[in-house]
Amino acid sequence: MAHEHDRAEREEFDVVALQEKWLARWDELKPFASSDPDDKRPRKYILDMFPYPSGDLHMGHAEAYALGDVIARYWRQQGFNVLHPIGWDSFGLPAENAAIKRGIDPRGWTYDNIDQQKRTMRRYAASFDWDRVLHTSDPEYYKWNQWLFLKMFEKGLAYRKDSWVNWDPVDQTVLANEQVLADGTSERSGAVVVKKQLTQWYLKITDYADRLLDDLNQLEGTWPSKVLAMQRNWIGRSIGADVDFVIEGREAPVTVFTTRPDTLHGVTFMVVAPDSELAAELVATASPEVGARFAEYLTGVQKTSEIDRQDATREKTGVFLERYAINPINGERLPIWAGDYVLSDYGTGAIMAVPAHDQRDLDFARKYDLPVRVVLDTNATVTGAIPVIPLDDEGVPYLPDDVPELDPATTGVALPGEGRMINSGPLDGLSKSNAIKRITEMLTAAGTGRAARNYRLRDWLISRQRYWGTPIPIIHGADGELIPVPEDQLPVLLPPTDGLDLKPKGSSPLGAATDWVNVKNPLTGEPAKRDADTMDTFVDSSWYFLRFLNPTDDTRAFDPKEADKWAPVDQYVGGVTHAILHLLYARFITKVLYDLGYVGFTEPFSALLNQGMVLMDGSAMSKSKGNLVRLSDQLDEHGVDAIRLTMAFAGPPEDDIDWADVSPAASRKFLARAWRLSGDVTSSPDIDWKTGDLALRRATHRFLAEAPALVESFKFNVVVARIMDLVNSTRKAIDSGPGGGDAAVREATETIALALSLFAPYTAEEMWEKLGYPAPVAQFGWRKANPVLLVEESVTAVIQVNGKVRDRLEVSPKIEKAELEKLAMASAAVQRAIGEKEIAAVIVRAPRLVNVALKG
RNA sequence: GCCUCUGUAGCUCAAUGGAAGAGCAGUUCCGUCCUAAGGAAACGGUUGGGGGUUCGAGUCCCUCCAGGGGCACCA
Repeated sequence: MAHEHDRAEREEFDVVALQEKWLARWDELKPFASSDPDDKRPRKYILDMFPYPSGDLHMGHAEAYALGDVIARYWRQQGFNVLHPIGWDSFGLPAENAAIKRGIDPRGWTYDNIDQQKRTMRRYAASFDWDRVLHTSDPEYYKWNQWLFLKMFEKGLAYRKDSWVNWDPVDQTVLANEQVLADGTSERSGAVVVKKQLTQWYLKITDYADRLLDDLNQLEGTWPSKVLAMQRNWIGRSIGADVDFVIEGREAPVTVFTTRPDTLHGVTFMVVAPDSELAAELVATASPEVGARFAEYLTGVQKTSEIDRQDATREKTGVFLERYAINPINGERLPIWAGDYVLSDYGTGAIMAVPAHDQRDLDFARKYDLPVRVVLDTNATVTGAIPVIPLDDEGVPYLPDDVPELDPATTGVALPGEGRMINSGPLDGLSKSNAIKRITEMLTAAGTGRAARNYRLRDWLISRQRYWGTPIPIIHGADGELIPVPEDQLPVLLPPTDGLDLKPKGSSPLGAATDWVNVKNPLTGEPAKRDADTMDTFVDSSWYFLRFLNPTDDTRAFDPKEADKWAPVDQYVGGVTHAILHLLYARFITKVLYDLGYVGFTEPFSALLNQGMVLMDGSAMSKSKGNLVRLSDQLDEHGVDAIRLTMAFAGPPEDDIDWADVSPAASRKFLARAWRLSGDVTSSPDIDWKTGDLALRRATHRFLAEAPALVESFKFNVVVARIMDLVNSTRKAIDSGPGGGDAAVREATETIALALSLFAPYTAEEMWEKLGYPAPVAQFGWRKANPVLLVEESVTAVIQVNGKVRDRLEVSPKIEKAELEKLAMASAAVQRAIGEKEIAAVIVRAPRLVNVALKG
């Protein structure tokens, strides 16, 4: 009979009908609107990284947006006015490449994809505020990119520089350092990046290096430590000293940066980057033979691909320039070499070589037979500044001179460690760190050096020689002067694609739009040309979170008052693929806006959650691998709620999900099981809850108490497991307990619906309606647990002897220590275990545990 | 090579230093004309290995092993 009932209702759990029904209701009631100025609720800004509109949403989006939505729905349920907007990062190469391939305008492709993704997001029940949508390719948006650029130009933070840049030969455009992968290929096209000398626009992110690094400390605990480590790594601050070396036959000294000024007495030669101006200059005044050798060498170096150049195991090469530098500390004459292991764009492009204590210098010295001098005895152990002579196995003191096998010149192994200074005149006997302090003081006093720091971070190259991006709002005068487009003439609109050849050819397609490029100099009225490059699309995404505050305001980029109210973002959600690029740039631009007085905070994202990737059989899904799972197919097959629940339940959000390991069918079965509970509840909403079955009430209230903390710490999988437990308990209460009319059964089922509304909103709404409520569950708040029900009537105390469980006692949770000890010692099982042995200690942790420790 | 994170049941994961647990899968049974849905029960563990701290360690410390990630000629 009961089973007949189940079967009939099972057929009613029609996901498709549910979805259609509730989408329409939500549209009408807008439970997720956030713009009412009179809203008194406290605010939360929950932001998902906005998508790039390539095709429809994929499984990765499905995970990200499911998790972000759980967080947004959670805070709304907790009584917050939640801002949860969405937009599209809609400028960029895929649109342009697709347009070229099909001979169409990138606009059509882009906006068609946006429409498709928007439909899928809505179907997916992502609770976005649809009144705040933005697209970065809209002139209304990129106008403010241009405004931002002009502000930075005024401040000297946007500048042009001629230098060697990363060139992507496939996409035919330059790339930022951050867009070149460790193997020397482009993160976009996969092509091997080559070096090309060009004049390009840069943003001066290096001015902010210290703040970008130091402010990471504020994010400790709320950002994944992995991301913090990657950012620190990327900024790569080194602390050391600049040391000036006089060059024979040259007016000005050459400054080198070193992290090891303590080893200054161990310098035996100097190396300059072969592609540096300094190398060229030194060679110019050397002998013709040297000039010829160097020219040949430089050609060879420049032919070396970026991949080979980055291979650390490659043998170092160099050429002697027959010039000499003078060591400022001891006047020694140092030969100057050009070597390809020295980079022209780090530090000053020249180094002091200390082969005894630096592996790279040692490799070079051994190859070219240059002297090696040890200045730090790394066998000595150092306590403070007092050197300790090391002892051998028999306790006899020895000096490193007695162990020639440790000589780096012989072993080929440099000594980078701690130790005691030797062969270093006034530094002798000092520890490494004290020697660094001392020598830096000495150099500073002598005016030949000073404390210094250096960064791995380089300025951000933002010029792109492509069409589908924000035009750079600069006009080039006839004499090369740079004239900002007056603010009231913004936006500089992209010209139409009619008659333009978008194919990559190494210079911007905009250059061919003659009517667009040729303008009058706004200052003199003389003929001038627009800058034809477009901006890196990472500029667009570096401040979009502020634009959501007033996405349609055409008088300013954003309203500082709204920024005070909502920003910074309370919770940012997105993939770890953006750990460096996007997050670093957004942090940088936020600090710039702070300095310009537009915002009152210096970090854009107070907390960050990185969701993992969705894999198939252990590897990333892709068409070429043939393991692509389409989201729309999954939604058709299992329903939206089952997919969302699967994403939340599969594991901790930051872990990858292997789609082969999870079971959306099982999720769907569970949802049907939960949903059936609401049909079996026979009481009405006004039932007196106090009358309900106590055990089930306790379980419900324990869940009510624990679930919020679990959601706030992103343990969504644990919350779902707890919901499953509660569903099972409720099922038991209905079938073999007090039955469907019991108040506790209603209370538990309502709690399940409230909890499921975060993960499976359609099912939860349907349950809520079946339970007799006319308004959507999305508008109901979370219930507070009743503390009385959280206190157990009795707990099981474990009685151990020497850590082994010997007895269990049911005791009051409020039992006194002495009372529990008395009960424990009275136990026959405990006395048996103690036997004749003497008691060493009795540890009592009331009310849960007693441990009797025995002697011997 | 350096830095980091993670190793708990077949799978995915829980467990303020205090009784090693849940969900899923698998097994058996009930149910059914058959299949599926549904229900019940039991099974499942050297907590990666070894050492240490502690009355007591999955948890803290050391070390080794195995995976993942990041950086890597940055002076």
